[in-house]
Amino acid sequence: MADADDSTTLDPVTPEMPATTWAVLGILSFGSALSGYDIKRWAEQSLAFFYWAPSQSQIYGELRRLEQLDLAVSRVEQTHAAKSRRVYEITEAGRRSIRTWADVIEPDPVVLKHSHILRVWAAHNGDLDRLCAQLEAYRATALERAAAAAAHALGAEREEAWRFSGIALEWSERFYHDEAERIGWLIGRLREQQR
Amino acid sequence: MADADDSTTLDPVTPEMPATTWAVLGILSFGSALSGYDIKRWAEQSLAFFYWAPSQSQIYGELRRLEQLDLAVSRVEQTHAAKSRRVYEITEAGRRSIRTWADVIEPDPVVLKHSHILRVWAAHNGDLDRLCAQLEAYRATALERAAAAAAHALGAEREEAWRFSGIALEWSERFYHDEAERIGWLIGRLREQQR
DNA sequence: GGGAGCATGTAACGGGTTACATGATTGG
DNA sequence: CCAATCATGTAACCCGTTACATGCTCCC
Repeated sequence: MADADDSTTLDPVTPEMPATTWAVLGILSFGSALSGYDIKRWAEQSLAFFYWAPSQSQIYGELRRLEQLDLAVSRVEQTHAAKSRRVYEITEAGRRSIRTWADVIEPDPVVLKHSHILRVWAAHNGDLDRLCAQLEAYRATALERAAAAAAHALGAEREEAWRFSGIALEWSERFYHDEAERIGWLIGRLREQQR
Repeated sequence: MADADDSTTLDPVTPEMPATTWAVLGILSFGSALSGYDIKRWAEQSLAFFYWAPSQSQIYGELRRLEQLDLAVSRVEQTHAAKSRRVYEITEAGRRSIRTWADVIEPDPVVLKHSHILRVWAAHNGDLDRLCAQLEAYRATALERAAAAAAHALGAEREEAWRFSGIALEWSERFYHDEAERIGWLIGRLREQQR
């Protein structure tokens, strides 16, 4: 509100926080009031494809942190007679912070820990057939993930607010699809060594 | 030695260890006697492309752990008058353990933490042009990594012992090449949203 | 002489996980 | 009524990092 739509209005006092915290704030930045439980599920259906899925217990901690920094506010919703849940919403300060994050904070280096390629790298210690079978199984899961990402992407693109998260999911679909193809190539490459 | 070449001779008492420890043992499994310092550089030139590069300080800890478990032995090499270095070698027990690891221990789930896609996912909070510029820069580094992996792969494939690690590096080259292409696609996709 | 690389470690910290504890609601 | 799911948290633990400390050797 109050004349703030200039993109140079970047918050000068955005705290240094781990990417995890930004990710949780990012989920809130879509606008809904969400409980820790909701956030966990959102994370599993989008973040998990290209980032990671935080554990339940951590999310509650992050939410408390965000509230302490005034980047989010919470209130208790009475859902039933003897049952309640605490929902969180992003604040104006939170919006300013996340804009600073998006525009001026350097992205962390991309982390890839590919345990299957680690296995290939050390394949002289084990049995090649067993390794290829493991790779084949992994290839199948990659294809499943591609399909899951595609399904979620369709859901996201329907709503204007989820446009970009939909694009991230399209990227994920391509990623897992390419991954499956690369594993196919790898299996062929290993078999040709075997002869 | 002594009649052990049957692949069913799997060590029944292989300890549960984090993948990092296996990776260090894996480096030793190539046969050379190496110092912590050597291992760090090996890791940077191969492991780092598809797994990760452990910090200096951690490697020394892992080596001590391996020696305590009798999976490796160390001796002090006198390199100069007043200078020495401790080199580690894999033991027979270490070979048995790593074979068990390679063949029967389930690979950890693949970890991907893609900070740039996280940015895309939350792009409604920031400036699209800035984001595309960041992506373009990342695309360039991906291409550089592809080239670096290719160079190391060439070096590895010359020696018989490094055959599989060479294949892992070929995989890495493809990975970073595909990654660059996907980022190219992504930039196009974002630009088309912009209009 | 001085800087880059070789070489080995310690201490403190923190991010993130698993396991555990608790209890209400919903649906078969 | 029992299992699954909703819902929120605490405690312990450990992997891995950064920062720091130390000192040698090689080469310009």
